[in-house]
Amino acid sequence: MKLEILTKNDNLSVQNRIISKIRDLINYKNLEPGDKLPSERMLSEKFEVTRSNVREAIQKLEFYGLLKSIPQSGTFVANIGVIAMNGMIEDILRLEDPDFKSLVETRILLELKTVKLAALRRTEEDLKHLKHTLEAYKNKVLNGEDAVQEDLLFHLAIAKASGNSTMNTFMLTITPEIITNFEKYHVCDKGQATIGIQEHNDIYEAIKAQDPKLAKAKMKVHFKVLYQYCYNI
Amino acid sequence: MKLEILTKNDNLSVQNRIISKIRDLINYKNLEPGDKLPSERMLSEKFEVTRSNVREAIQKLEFYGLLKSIPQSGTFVANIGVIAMNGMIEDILRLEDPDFKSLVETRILLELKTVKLAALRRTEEDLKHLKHTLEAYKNKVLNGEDAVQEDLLFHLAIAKASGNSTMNTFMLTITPEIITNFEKYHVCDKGQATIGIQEHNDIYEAIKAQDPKLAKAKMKVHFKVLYQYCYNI
DNA sequence: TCCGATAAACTGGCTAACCAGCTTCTTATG
DNA sequence: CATAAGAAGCTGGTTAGCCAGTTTATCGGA
Repeated sequence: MKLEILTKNDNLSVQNRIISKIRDLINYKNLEPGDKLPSERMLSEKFEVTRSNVREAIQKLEFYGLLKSIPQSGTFVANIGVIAMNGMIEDILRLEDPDFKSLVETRILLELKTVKLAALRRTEEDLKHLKHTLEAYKNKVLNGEDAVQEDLLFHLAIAKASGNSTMNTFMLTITPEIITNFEKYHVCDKGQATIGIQEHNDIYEAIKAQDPKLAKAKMKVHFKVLYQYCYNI
Repeated sequence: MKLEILTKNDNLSVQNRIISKIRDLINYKNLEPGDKLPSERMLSEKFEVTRSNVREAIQKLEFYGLLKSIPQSGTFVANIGVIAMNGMIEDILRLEDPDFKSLVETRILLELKTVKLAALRRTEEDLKHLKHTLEAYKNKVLNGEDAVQEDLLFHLAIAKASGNSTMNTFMLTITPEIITNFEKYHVCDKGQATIGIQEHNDIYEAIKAQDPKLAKAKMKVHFKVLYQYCYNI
């Protein structure tokens, strides 16, 4: 296990080293937006790493929109200037793994918005989906079973109904980590679950009634425990 | 160009088809958290696709926390139950590319929070970094040059100072797309840039004074144009 | 029958070779 | 000398095969 972590860190540090070398290269050669980077083969030779490593690093920078690979042609500097390039690479290199508190804090922020947008924009189909996930949650809780997953699926349904694809994606990104941490730290216990049914119902009704303010208020009530976890501990 | 897009869509649809097949497999075989998936080779044979395609699909599901690959051992179902698994895969399959409006809407939401948190939590080092990016922006604008990048670097510096790693990551994710779209649609023109200096200054001073409410208010002023773009068009 | 040891098979990850298509240089023709 | 045609060489992407480590099966001793 320890070895696995070591190699993982090792890989990550290799990747970051390559990224910083690419940055240096861009600076040194004064590459401007649209200019072509040296080929992957040359970079791997120059940096004395495998081509796979170079590709990984390039793909990471491509994910953040800094580079653009075009098949059978080359890798190009994206349409953002040198300063932004340097600043963003600096940030990417310093990126930490998100801590749980920051996850929860972000989730609360996102959901207080998605629930408002959902109330404004929900279609009949959204409503049907919400109802469905709500019922699944109810049934699980009333059977005395653990319902963390159904809980979060309801919240994901809200995000979908918000009609904002970016927030929907972000919610999808953080949900798995939220689930595993909830189960690890036992943030939700059984007592809260039965209360949760009523709270979910209130949120659902507010969205159905297309009342954004009420929906947000009800969501705030629902997040009371989370608030405490986030700001009192 | 058209061909490239076609193959890209094709690849994506292949990947999604594999993902839905993996979901079916998990359901059919009643795989529970911790259970092992069939090997990549078997899956590629069974689905009649290349192993690369299978690996890509698995890596995507791993990104969303649904699977976990362990070297020389196998790919395992993550510690979330069947229901959440199904719901999330459904969502992932339906994920659309984010539209610009949803990006801006999300950015506004995030930044109104990060600026408050930055006012509360900023260290002296954060302040120094903010000042630095602020000066870079000023100089560029006063020289009559385009300063979209420096603008956003200032905002990224705020995200960093917020001390919330998740929000910082999200800001990093959407910034490149924001930049390219700004330049494409000419959301910011030169006239606003000079006003922007004062607005940036106000935000900086509020963060320096550790006044979260003022900081948020000043950010709102700064986003006035963006608001209009987001809600009036 | 049980248990430990050893080997064979299988795992995800990685590498080197190959592919189709774009670029660039050469060359032949007007 | 200009230009167009063609060939040679790069390009990122893909794939079959190899690797080290894990897992499972087999077998022998008690």
